[in-house]
Amino acid sequence: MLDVRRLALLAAVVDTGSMTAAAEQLGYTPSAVSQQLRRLEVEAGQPLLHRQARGVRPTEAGAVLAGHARHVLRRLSAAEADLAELAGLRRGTIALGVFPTVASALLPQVVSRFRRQYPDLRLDVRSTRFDELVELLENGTVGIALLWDYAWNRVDVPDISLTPLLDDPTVLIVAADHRLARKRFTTMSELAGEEWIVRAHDHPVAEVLERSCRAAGFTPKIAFEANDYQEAQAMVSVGLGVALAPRTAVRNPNPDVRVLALGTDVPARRVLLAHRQDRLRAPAELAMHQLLVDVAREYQTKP
Amino acid sequence: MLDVRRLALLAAVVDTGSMTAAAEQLGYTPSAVSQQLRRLEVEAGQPLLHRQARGVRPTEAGAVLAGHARHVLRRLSAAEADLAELAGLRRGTIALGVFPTVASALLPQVVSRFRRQYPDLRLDVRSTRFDELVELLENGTVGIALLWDYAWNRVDVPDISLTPLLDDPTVLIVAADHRLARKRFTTMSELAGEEWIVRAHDHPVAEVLERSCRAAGFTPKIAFEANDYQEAQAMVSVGLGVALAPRTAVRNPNPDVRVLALGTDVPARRVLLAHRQDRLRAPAELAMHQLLVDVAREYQTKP
DNA sequence: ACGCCCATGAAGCGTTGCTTCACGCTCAAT
DNA sequence: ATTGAGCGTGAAGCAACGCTTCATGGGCGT
Repeated sequence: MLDVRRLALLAAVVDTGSMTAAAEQLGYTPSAVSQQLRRLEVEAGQPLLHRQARGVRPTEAGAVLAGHARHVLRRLSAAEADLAELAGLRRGTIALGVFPTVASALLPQVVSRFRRQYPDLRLDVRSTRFDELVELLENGTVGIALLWDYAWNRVDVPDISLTPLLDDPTVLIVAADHRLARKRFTTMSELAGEEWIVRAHDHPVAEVLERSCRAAGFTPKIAFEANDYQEAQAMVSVGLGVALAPRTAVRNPNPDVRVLALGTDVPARRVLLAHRQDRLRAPAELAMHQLLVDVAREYQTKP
Repeated sequence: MLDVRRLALLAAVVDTGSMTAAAEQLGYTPSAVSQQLRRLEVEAGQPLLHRQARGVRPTEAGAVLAGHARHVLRRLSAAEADLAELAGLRRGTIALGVFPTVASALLPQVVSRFRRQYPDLRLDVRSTRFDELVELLENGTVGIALLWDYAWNRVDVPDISLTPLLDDPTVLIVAADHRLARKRFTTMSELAGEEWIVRAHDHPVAEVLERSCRAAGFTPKIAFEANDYQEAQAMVSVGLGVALAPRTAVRNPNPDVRVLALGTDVPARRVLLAHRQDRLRAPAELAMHQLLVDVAREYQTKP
């Protein structure tokens, strides 16, 4: 393969008409240029320059080669420009993986701010289950994923770096006409007699309920298993029972229910930012990373 | 400037989907490929490949860069192909400088054979005076020039390499009704009483005449100075005198004159092939060089 | 005739890029 | 569960390459 640096030298020499001028332009000594061009001529098997008293002139082969060199150099510049655009966040794609509840709470803010701050970047959001999120992260389909865990079961995936974003406290949902509906705060021990709405029995919130009730000294009576938090709220609203939920899941509650804070003894869900720990990360990923940290902090302070 | 060899590596890796496969394809060890790609990533400031358990996959930046790489490689191949075409005499131009008398004698054969042998090469012929030929040769306008000289004034130009092509003996031109017209051969001593047609008095043939007559013991009487050999023949044909000429100049003589050979004591013109002694010569020049040597040899043996 | 500009050469030094050898990991077959 | 094949990666070392420095020679303009 022809050496492109030599070709660049040739093009400069042909343009300037002199080896010395080309050397100066490219920051070399004339000797280096002369040596490289000689090698290029040997490689080419034919002379590329006519040596004249005053500078040099390309031969036919030299002119042809210089023409190709210019094209190659242009293309290399374009490649560098593309890299610079990707690095400068004026181009590129960031794929973000999220789970449904955080999607509805945090994402509107994330998306709108991202659009404003990086109008040239493309943002792909995929919302799916926890385990698929990890998979997407591992095979590079998404650059960043939002995950969650609870204190008794911390997420730990090899080669995945985690940054806690926010604590998502567990709250109590009661019907608007519930005896506690006018309070802003309560504790588990107040709820010993309640019937409970949970999501699927294998859903983490069910375990939160189990543990909290056990800590408060009673066993919850499960009245209904809902498929999502909308359904859970609906059941609560008609007085079928009360429910626990991460606060982000009830940012905009059903008007017929009330949301009460619980003590810190009730486990909180933790939301984490996850990415593969590559030694080098795509600029767009770094940008999204920072943006998520910012949005989460603001969300935490003024919910 | 991005290193094209690294880009080639990247393209191969992206194509094959594996560093090892790319390494094998390009004759490197996997380790070398891995090291080079890592450097390229550092240069790019962002990851180019997603390392997976089974091979690798390009990131967005990697795909972009690989695309540019493919263009660059194509262009380099085209450049090499062009050089090969020039070297393989399937393309290119050869400029030949000649002087008028050899042009008419040797050139038809040269041109027709060149056309036949190298149909893809372009042939430029420039016919001009001796000193301008040297100039054209020195500044590269022509790659090969045909020159001539006489024994007493050998051509010698610095940095110009000379190859004798043929000896062009001096012949005698007489009118068809001249007393020697029926002979094929004569000597200068037979011509002591003649009147002479010469070309310009500073023309070399005038000096040939001077020297030959002096050697034969007489001084020529100049009857006319002609501008070219056609004019000289015309003057001879009407009996104004006899003339000397290089044989190649009267290949197709005027029907009203006769051409006689002279002894070897009359100086012969020497025709030479001249080229700049570059350490590397264009393939088309080498081809033309050889062709001229061949044509000259044949011309010499069966004129 | 002088100085200036240009291309070029030999020698030497620093960098680079490769190979070799070894390791850790994942997947699939036994 | 174990083994083996395939893949990427790392440290060390060696050879080649490309540059600089210093010096030479030729042609041009003042």
